[in-house]
Amino acid sequence: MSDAPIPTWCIVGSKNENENRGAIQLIEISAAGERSEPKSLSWAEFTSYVAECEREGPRRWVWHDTAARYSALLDAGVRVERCYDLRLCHQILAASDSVSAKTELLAASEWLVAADSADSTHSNNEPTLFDIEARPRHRTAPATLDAAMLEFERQRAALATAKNAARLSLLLSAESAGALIAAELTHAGVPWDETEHNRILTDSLGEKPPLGSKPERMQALALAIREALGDPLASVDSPPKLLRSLRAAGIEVSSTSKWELAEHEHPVVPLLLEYKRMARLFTANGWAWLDEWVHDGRYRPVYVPGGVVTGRWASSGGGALQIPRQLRPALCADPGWLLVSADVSQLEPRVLAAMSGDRAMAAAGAGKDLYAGIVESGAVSSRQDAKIAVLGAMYGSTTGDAGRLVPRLRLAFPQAMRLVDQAAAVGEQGGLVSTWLGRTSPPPADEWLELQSAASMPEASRRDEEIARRTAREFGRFTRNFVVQGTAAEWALAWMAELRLRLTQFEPISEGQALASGPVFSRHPHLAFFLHDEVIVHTPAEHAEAVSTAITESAAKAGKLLFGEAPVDFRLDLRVSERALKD
DNA sequence: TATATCTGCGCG
DNA sequence: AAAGCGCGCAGATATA
Repeated sequence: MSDAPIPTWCIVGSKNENENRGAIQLIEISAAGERSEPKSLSWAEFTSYVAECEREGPRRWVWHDTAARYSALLDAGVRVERCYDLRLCHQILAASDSVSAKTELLAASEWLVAADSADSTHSNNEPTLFDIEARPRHRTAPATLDAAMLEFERQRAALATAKNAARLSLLLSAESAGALIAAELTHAGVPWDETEHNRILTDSLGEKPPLGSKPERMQALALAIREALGDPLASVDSPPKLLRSLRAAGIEVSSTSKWELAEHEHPVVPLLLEYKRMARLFTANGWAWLDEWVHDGRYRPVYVPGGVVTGRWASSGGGALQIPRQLRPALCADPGWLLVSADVSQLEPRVLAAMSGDRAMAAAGAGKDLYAGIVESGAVSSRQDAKIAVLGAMYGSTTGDAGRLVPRLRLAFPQAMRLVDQAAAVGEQGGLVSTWLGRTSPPPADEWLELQSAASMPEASRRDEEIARRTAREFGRFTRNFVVQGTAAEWALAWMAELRLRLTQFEPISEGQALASGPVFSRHPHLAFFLHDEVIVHTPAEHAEAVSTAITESAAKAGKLLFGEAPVDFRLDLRVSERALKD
């Protein structure tokens, strides 16, 4: 065994069609393409086999769905270094407009469906009356080794026909690494100080109310609001009813949103704003959230890698990507451990500078705040204007301050602006655009295309034309932003993937200092939180310094991996602390 | 009665 | 300000 070449790929399937955690079958493929005989293993044999293989050297575990497969391995205390996620890679390859031969891939769309979603333990499968037409059951791919093998071959064949195969292959690796990271993030959890969270809630809302009722402070405020409106029956929680009460009280608003309310001078306004602030905290991240999502000092959100069309991660349950800044102090290292947080300053404009090869824009961000650099270049006169202009350029703003400022950016940074302007032009025509590594945007919906062609008919009305132009511009703004947001997501994946590998190389700390919870990360620095352009590493205090260095070096490495020697500097804002306080 | 859609607001 | 991108979630309301 020790002299045998380490396989490059290890295809993993279940013995039974619909079962993910029972007996396993696998086949190994060497770098030269030689295949082993299939092995059959019990689940327990499989976990120790994986652990043994990982000690031996790197190989890529190929499986249907990392979320299902790897979280089970982690629960068994086993980590892997690399994988290839057939579902996520299918998604990318099937959508790619640079893959020329993918008929078979498109026919195998069952690989887009998560392995868990057809879980037979979720046995409430009986179709309801409306199910038949309204919701065709999505079949997931069969879990067998044969099926995985066939899909893997389809994907390799498709990749081989891609114009940008090298980059696309990098994207498939990065996406798969992201899937591993997401599973590990959930496994490790975010160290969460429930006492601090409780304190924040109590400070802001008062004592925890009995189940089913609102905090007294909110009730009192609601009363004061009804009084100020002179409407004892006014509802504070129902927007339509509140709107009627506001208008009856002479406040001319068209919605009850806080930014519109803030424009009016009326005694009720500050009360309402305060109520809304409290209601938001109470319903979104109150005691109920704490009960549901935090256990044993760990908040375990569920991340969904590749869940956003652009390639960003989404989250499902727990609201990992929407934790309010107000609660950041509850994110707190365990005793003897520290948090190292890093966020990238102005990631998206820097990515734009790199991918467009705009040296002026790269220079504006070199070694400093990019917005300050843009001011220094003379394009605009204040940091605030620079920010509005840059965001406006990436989002496609045409009115207001942004509308005035973006043209100045177009003069100062023509290459960067040409890239986003062209992406927008393609989208307005209904075309496809791709990120730097080759993730392709989805085509416009059929209704969009119908709208456009209807508007070009001679009998089209003015109104038809207007609607068509508006939706065309909307789609253009989407494709404009897609290339930048999507490439930034790729950079972030590369950053985290590199960092993850570096973190595994730290010497484990001694048993005595280990964390009580979780076997896999109890003695190593590990990623604890991710939010588009920000990571938080939970680390034994003695490694904090070296972790900071690893984060910085990983950022530089990600830049090189994607953009080679492009002179773009990805600046980090780094902080080492016990609590992840922000600002 | 259960699901779909809308509103408002949190995050980048 | 929300003009201008991408999300998720809770609660209220609309719909089958």
